[in-house]
Amino acid sequence: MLDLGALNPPQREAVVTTEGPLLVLAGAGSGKTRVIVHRIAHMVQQSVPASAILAMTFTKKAASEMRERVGKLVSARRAKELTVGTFHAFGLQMLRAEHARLGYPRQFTIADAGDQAALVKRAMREVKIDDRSFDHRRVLGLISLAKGEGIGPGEPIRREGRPTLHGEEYELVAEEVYPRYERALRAMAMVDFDDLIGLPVRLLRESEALRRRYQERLRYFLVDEYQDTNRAQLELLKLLSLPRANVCAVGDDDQAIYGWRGAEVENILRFHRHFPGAREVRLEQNYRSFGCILDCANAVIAKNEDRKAKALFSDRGPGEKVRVVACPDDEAEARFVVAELRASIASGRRAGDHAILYRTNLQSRVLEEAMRAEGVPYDVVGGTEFFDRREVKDLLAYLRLFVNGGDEVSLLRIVNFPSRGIGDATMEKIRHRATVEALPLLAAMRKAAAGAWEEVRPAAQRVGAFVELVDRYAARLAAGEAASRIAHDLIDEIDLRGAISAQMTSAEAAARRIALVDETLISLERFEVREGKKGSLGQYLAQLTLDRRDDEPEGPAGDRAVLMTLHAAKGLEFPVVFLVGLEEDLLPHKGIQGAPQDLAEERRLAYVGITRARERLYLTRSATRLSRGRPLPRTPSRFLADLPEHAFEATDISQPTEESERRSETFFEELLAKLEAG
DNA sequence: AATTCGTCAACCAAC
DNA sequence: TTGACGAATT
Repeated sequence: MLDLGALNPPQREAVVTTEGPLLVLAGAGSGKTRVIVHRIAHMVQQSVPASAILAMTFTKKAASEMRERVGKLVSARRAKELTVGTFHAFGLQMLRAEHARLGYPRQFTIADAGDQAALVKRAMREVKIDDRSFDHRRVLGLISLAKGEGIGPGEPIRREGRPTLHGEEYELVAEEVYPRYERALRAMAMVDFDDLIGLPVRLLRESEALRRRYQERLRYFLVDEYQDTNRAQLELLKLLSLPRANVCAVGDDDQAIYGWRGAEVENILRFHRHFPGAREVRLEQNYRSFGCILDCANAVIAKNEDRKAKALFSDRGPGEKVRVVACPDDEAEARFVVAELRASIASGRRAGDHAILYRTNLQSRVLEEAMRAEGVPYDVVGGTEFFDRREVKDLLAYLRLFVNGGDEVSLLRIVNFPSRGIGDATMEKIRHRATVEALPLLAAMRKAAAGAWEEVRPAAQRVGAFVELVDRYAARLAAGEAASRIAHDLIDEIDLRGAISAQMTSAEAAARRIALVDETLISLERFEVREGKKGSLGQYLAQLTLDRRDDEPEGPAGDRAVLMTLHAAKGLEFPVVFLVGLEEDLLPHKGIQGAPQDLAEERRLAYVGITRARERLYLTRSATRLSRGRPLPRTPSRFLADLPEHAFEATDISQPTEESERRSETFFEELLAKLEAG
């Protein structure tokens, strides 16, 4: 039942102010989710139909948690009627319903990061841009930023009043590449992440009837993590919600950590400009962390300018001091963390009470090794994820091709895997013919198989066999057969397991890779069971592309410590947190050459990390770190110097140990040996 | 034409 | 430590 008396005054105000625009500035650990959940429940109780409420969250996991918690306050049946999800998921749903207006086929697919990279690379080659002097990732980044700001292909990318991101040459290159990239997407019946927001914006802008239809259904809006929304997302929100303006934005400018992705803190700082007459509520009481942790957090963030000043306070008492630890090298750092973690578990905490946070994914490896060596159960969130593994991607590429025959990236990926004698030279010839005759690649292959072109005739039979295979499976899929069965048969027919073992040098490696394929099958089967009849393979693939976090294969859900990046830790909390690698150039991270680093954002990142801890916090660093095989001396992070004396205790175990001595000795011996040999 | 081998550079965060 | 690419090999 709903008890508003249990809330503090600002929280209550945020809950009961249901009409008109409202900005909730929610400091870390200030009971934000609780407020959101109560607010929705309260509205439903005030007889707002649940189906008229749209809540946007940052991740799918946050969405399901929100729905569940609302369900406990009202009824599960009511909670089901809510629309809760990410901006991208909402956009996808809208595109599914309205694809015809845009001239897209029903079976369009979403380009993942790999597809995007492939398309950008190809486009760069087309305009003869040397991909050694220009990094395709940066080019793609610029295109994505432009899309997020509503800049179309063919328009100048140059952003007014803002520094160039990687230098002007990059912007010129991106301007060249953008239209070609866009054309390639359309030709393949694909949309990218930014299109999931941008295309709905276009649709709503262009059709008043459509706008009215959505506005009749959706009348109340709630956006979580508002500080990380970009211009296109704001535009979508405005198109849906104005002029009614029943918009509640919840966020914290101090936790804005996605500037590099185009998120605009201005959205939160200028909320009242977009939604005139907005009220503002500040939640500053922290219910999460003990005083020392909070004091450290406040001290670190206080050095940022241009913030909506908040001072978090807690009545939980000072608690333990934050422990600042210096280690000799990254391996020792990992060993220290794992040793403390084990001691903590021995003293009664569960493994799942602990989180290890780091700035970059590469830092996870040493930590993982140490965890495994000591037998501590753990999960890694993000990073090189399961679905990014090559074997998994190969299998998924087949499935994607069956769903969308236009998906050339997938086609090229698997056309010769397992090896079937259709190499680059053959494909290049067919590609050329396809371009000349303006045919989709698969259609061109069909024609090549029929012997239409002299130069591909030697491979015609093999090409024919491949096309036949694709057609046969695509037909089965179209006929409504279960995707998992199709995948199963496919794996047998092409002997995927055999092909994988043939590639691997050791039997264990092969077994590991084959297990990945089996897990993919299981994941697909799970999806089919969960979604029943309405779950199509297309949806499964879309969901994977959109948010792969909560569908990873995992053991019996359970009690495991968790390793993740600071970005992935947003919104979470743990009794014990280890924040590792507090060193200059790592946290704060040194920007890539040419890209000015955003020190304020790095500071916010540190702040996010610190405020994840409830009871105990470790801040560790190493004096030396292995970088591409050799030890690199490190200096302590400037953020450590900001911590208030009373709130932490420092330990320095960075004197070289026997182990590290031995390691650097062998390193130099090997180096010497190599030099002598060479 | 396909596969394998060896060299070289990269490596920040993710819907 | 991985990956992408070009040269050498079958």
